[in-house]
Amino acid sequence: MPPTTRQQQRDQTRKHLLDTTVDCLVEYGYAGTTTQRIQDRAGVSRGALLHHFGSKEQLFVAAIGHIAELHLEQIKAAAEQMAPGKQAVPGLVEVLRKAMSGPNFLAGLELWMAARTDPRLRAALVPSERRIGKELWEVFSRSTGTAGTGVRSAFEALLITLRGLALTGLLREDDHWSDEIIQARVRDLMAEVEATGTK
Amino acid sequence: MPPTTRQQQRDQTRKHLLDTTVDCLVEYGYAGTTTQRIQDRAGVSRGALLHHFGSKEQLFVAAIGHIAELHLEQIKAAAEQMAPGKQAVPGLVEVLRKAMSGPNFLAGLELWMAARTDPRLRAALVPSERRIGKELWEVFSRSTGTAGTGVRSAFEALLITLRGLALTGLLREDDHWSDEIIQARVRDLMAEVEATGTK
DNA sequence: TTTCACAGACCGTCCGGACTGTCAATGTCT
DNA sequence: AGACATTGACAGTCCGGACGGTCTGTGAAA
Repeated sequence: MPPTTRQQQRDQTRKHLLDTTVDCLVEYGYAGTTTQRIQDRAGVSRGALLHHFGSKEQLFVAAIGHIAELHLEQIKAAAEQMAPGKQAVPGLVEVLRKAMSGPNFLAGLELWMAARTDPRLRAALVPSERRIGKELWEVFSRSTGTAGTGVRSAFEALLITLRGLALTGLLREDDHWSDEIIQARVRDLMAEVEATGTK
Repeated sequence: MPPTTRQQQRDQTRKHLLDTTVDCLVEYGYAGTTTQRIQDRAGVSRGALLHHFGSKEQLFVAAIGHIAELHLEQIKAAAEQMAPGKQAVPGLVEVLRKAMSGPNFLAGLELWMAARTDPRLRAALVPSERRIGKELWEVFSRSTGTAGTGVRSAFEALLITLRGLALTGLLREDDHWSDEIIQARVRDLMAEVEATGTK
């Protein structure tokens, strides 16, 4: 049964278009993600797509926000279910690792690369990424009950390692170093958390 | 004075096209790098480009090899000028860091992302990257005189960190954590090298 | 009746690749 | 050594197709 009210219909179509955009970015990459592919795959007319997003650029800008929302939602939901304290570190790392290797992150990566040479995408992506970085740190800081610069540095090192790992994993599947490398970052992180003491 | 022999002419034009392709990848990104942009920028006719590279794909495949060559050349040249031994670690890291943040690496990154969803590019890029990884380790191993798995793991962690750092640096310029994070990897590396002993 | 979410035809532009033409370097034969 | 045929490095036009965006039509919700 289709939705009855206009608002429902509007919201549903909009969300469906954004989800489809993410799917296309994952499957075809940025260069291969055309508005026609998106509308066909979404089962929506050309008029519908351009009714919601006046241009391809606006669609991508909206997709950036959409992806950021999903990303934070996923991580926060998982982090809230964990018992707070220092022993939460390995679990939090695992949550981040999972979030930063799934399709959402992949779509974000495509837009990230595209934003390097596209000023409008960049203008939308930079503040979004800044917000994500800030909120991730807040989640980690709150869950572990720590706040020192040493912990912060180790946390940033983890994020950067996860990004590098995601990049490496795009073309390799048999990377037997990744587990070991992440464990090293977990050890660093726990040592710093330990040294910082309870907040 | 233009080159006289055909071989010289051929080699020169070919190299010029590959260099221009790298320039375009850096400036316009993969999606914005069209054959027309390349030919215009290279000051070469359409016929010339398709005479050397029968299709856009062949051009990119050749560019992958070209970039890998430049990358290894740059690193090896710098590594050879350093005094071998354990104290070479910080210098080697600096060499890698510089190589993995310059325009060559940027162009490679564009192709890397594109290869994720393009089987032919992937088929060309995967072995090329494997070779680079192998040769980089050989350079490091030879320069420091070490060969243990502990050192190898720390070295891989460094490479992955540098990739993550390059990715992060695309949209941020004021990343004040990067120096500190790299220093941490240098410390890990030197500790492992120290523990391994002379080869 | 009005509004609005959506449908779908249409247009100008640009892209990748095919094609034919041109001219200098090169091999060959005397 | 000189004449001549051949090769090959490039020039530049052309074409089918796809892309992003505009515009008008339509039917159900308000």
